Amino acid sequence: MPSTAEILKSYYDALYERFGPQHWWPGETPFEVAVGAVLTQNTNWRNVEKAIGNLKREGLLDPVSLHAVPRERLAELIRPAGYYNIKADRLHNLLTVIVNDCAADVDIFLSGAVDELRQRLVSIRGVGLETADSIILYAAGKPTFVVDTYTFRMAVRHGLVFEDASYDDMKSLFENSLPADTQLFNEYHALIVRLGKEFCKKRAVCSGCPLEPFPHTVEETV
DNA sequence: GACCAGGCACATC
DNA sequence: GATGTGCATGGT
Repeated sequence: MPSTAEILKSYYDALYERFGPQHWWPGETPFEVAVGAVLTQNTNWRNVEKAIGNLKREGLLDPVSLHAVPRERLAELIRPAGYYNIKADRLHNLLTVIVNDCAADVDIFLSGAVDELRQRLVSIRGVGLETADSIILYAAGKPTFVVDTYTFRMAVRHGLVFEDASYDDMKSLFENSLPADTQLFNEYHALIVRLGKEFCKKRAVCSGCPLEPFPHTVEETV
């Protein structure tokens, strides 16, 4: 019987072979990645691109400028990304920390050990576990595994975890079985999202999934 | 028109 | 601690 590590490695290989490199995160700077991480909460990336495009067009895609934008104006600019009132507040909370606590220096904001940085991020109202991990991995370039709705779907449907697994259960599953490699975590998460977009819809049964179709029995699920 | 999308905080039990 | 709900645009 294959170990969890062997299964996860074979899944990665199968996904990479099927889809190739995903070139994540599609943002030009760490700051843009962090902004995108908030805007993409429960939202299609295409809508986020429109919102980020608005910010770029207005020349506001830097911490000081964006922090100075009035709430109503900010909400209007990010409107295409949905939940615009809530996200305007969440973005502003994030920007306040960068500007006031880190001298508007994104490198300082993203500095420190992974665990310490994660604590700092999740203490910001509007930054949850997934958003924090996305910022750590894709903006700071530090190895933390990002778990999202597709990761849950994939892992449950392939018998890797029980349905009631927590976020950190899922995170541990991957981190305990894979080397702490930023590029590997980057590509793996992006590939899972790609898989989800094509085969793993919310209600629909995954049809044509390139991964093993039957649940595995793993020696330990979390 | 229904369904879905790269979550999170908060209320209530 | 678990469960339910509001938040919202835009593509398929």
